[in-house]
Amino acid sequence: MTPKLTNDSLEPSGVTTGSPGPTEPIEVKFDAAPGEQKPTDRISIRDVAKEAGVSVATVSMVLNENPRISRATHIRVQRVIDNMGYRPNRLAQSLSSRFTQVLAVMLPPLRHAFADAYFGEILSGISDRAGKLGHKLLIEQAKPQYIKEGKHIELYERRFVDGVLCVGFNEKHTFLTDLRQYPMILVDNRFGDGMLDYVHCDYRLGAKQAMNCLLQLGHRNIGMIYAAPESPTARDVLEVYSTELRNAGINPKESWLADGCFTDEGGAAAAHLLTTRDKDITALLCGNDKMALGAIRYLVEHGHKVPQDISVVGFDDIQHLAYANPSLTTVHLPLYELGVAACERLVSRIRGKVDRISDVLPTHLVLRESTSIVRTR
Amino acid sequence: MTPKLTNDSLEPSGVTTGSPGPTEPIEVKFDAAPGEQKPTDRISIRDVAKEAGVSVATVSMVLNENPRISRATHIRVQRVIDNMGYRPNRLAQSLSSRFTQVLAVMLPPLRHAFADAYFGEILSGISDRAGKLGHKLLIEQAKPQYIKEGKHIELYERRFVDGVLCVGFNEKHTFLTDLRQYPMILVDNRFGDGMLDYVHCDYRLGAKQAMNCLLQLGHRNIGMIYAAPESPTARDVLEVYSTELRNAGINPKESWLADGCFTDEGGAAAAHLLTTRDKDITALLCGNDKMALGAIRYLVEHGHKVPQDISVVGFDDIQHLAYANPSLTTVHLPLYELGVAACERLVSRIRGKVDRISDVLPTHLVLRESTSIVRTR
DNA sequence: CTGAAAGCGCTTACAG
DNA sequence: CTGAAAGCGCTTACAG
Repeated sequence: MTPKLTNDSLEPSGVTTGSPGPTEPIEVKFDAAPGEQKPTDRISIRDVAKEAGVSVATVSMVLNENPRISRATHIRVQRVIDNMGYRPNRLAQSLSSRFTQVLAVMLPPLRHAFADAYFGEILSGISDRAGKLGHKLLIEQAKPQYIKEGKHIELYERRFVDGVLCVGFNEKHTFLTDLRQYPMILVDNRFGDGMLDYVHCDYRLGAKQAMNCLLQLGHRNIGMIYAAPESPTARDVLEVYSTELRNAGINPKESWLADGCFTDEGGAAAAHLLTTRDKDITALLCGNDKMALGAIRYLVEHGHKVPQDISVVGFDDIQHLAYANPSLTTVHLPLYELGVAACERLVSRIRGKVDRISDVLPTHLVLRESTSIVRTR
Repeated sequence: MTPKLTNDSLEPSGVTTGSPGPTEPIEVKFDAAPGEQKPTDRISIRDVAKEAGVSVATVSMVLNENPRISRATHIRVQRVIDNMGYRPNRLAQSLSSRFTQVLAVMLPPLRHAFADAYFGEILSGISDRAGKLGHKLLIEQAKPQYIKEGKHIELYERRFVDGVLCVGFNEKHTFLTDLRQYPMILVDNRFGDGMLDYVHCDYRLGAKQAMNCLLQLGHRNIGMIYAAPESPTARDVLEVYSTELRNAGINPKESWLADGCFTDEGGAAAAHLLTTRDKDITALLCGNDKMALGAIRYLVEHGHKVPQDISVVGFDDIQHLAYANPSLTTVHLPLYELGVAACERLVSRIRGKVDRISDVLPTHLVLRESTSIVRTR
């Protein structure tokens, strides 16, 4: 835990002065630093104005590509800007303007939120699009203490960000309604009585695609490993699951349902529960890939062949799971595109271009090895 | 791909005005919003000063807990601050002061950088500590275009951040030397001729622990799946691997080495190469857990029992891999603690308290099921 | 111990 | 089309 200080061989000229306690911050100068940036004080807009022989207002307008500036002036000033290597101080820009050009991604307080394939894929889309739109991204985790201290509100009130993307929350996270008066968007869920913007995957469509696949393969006794029934999109899947069974003339049993908590271990436990409670189950629909993998692991380790004895379908289409054995048939969620869309729409909202966001992105089924025609007794 | 706009049943009072193209930004007002925050203009330090009957300088000093303010005044002003719900505008604070109180985490341009267990664990530590130190975290990905445009330098020059934590880079990423004059720290690597601060895990110790384990179990023909030999810490492992073999009187063969690219598939391919090239190999040391898992997958699928035929040791101790079958013996890297330490040290550096950072954190071996005593012919 | 004033580096009406 | 000036909301010497 405690950092062990070492001066290993890479250290060239033992520049280790003992830290003399709190002192004045010191500008550390490196002796041998060829090609160093101009060590002069930072260039301000005033310096550029002087050099270009115009007012600071003009430089500002060139910077912001204000069309009121003549083409000739624009080019001339821009050249000076480039030559001087001037970079506007964005604190001053944001203080003067309405915008910070920063967004926050709010993650739930899960231990491994940053190492999660689902969040990661969404974050990837958000990050790429934010970059293209000229926005920076702050990452925040909604820990209890954080919420208690009102840090989520400070994000706006203290002008850290223009908007927040909320990933991985459901209606139980009531603190999110604190943000309803600010630009924010729920990513891959919906709730809040129409007061909160959202973008999510079409879980109903996905569930339909998965059930359609299993029913076509002749399965009738289909179990379901769900999770987080407090989440509207999770309920979508449950509902479609029941509806599709009924449409096929099958009466869904209570004993076909088990909660897998969205985790690998939960999926394994649920598979155990379902298969011991009801020996007739020939297929499992799982609310996400992690639970599907856990279920497969359990099944294989306990003498059920997948897919010969039991077919398994997941949800998410997490990367690197195609390599699992058997590889997983799953509903592909367009998570990257979801991140892109959420970011895009949130920025539009910030710029005042839309009132209310409620987008739904289509899914598709990826057929791999974990499903097959129903076993014959 | 294209967002399909839907107005589903959650939408209450069809507030869907067609977006009329670019217009003036509009403050969207919600009709029914009980318990809404005071819709008055944001409170500034001046308002607080007036209300408390002191100068803005005094309020500022109370805010910053300047000891020059008397206890009585402090308490009185603080009460006014609390009552009014005043939150200082941090853009103004940062513009006036030397600091932004923001750090950036720089990630390499890998497709799944945000969904990576290794990065995620480090990020978790960084994030937690940054929060405690009152710093926000920006996430940046060093894509080629990003570097070309000098965005990494802008991070400082435009005053986005006070410092940058660089995770997952090696000496081939030469753009990092552009940052040597600013507060930055390499996380889990070291390079740059002693000009760059760093904190990394003790890969030499880890390699020693792994080799010690395998040698004690009687293994002599030990293969190694390495990756990124351009990385000094990766070379540490390779060196110790050779040294330990020699110390045990074994002459390491060239054919015992294969590059696994740090990926699952790479690990599988490397295992294939090694086991077909040299049938005598009884153990594999892998540069990370992903490659170890790939190797195990390959071995199991091709008739080698793990650990009975071949023992496998990984590096990282990624979460949820304890559930693999067989579970993985691996060198635990204190990645969370590494993130914490890096963040802590970087902030000290920013505050001018240290000159040069070069910390190394100890590892330990976690013995699980993928290793056993050497097979007898 | 506290206040008045300058300044951080921009943008935005307002003139012309 | 461009400039002078006010202002964004803080902090920091400088006085007293």
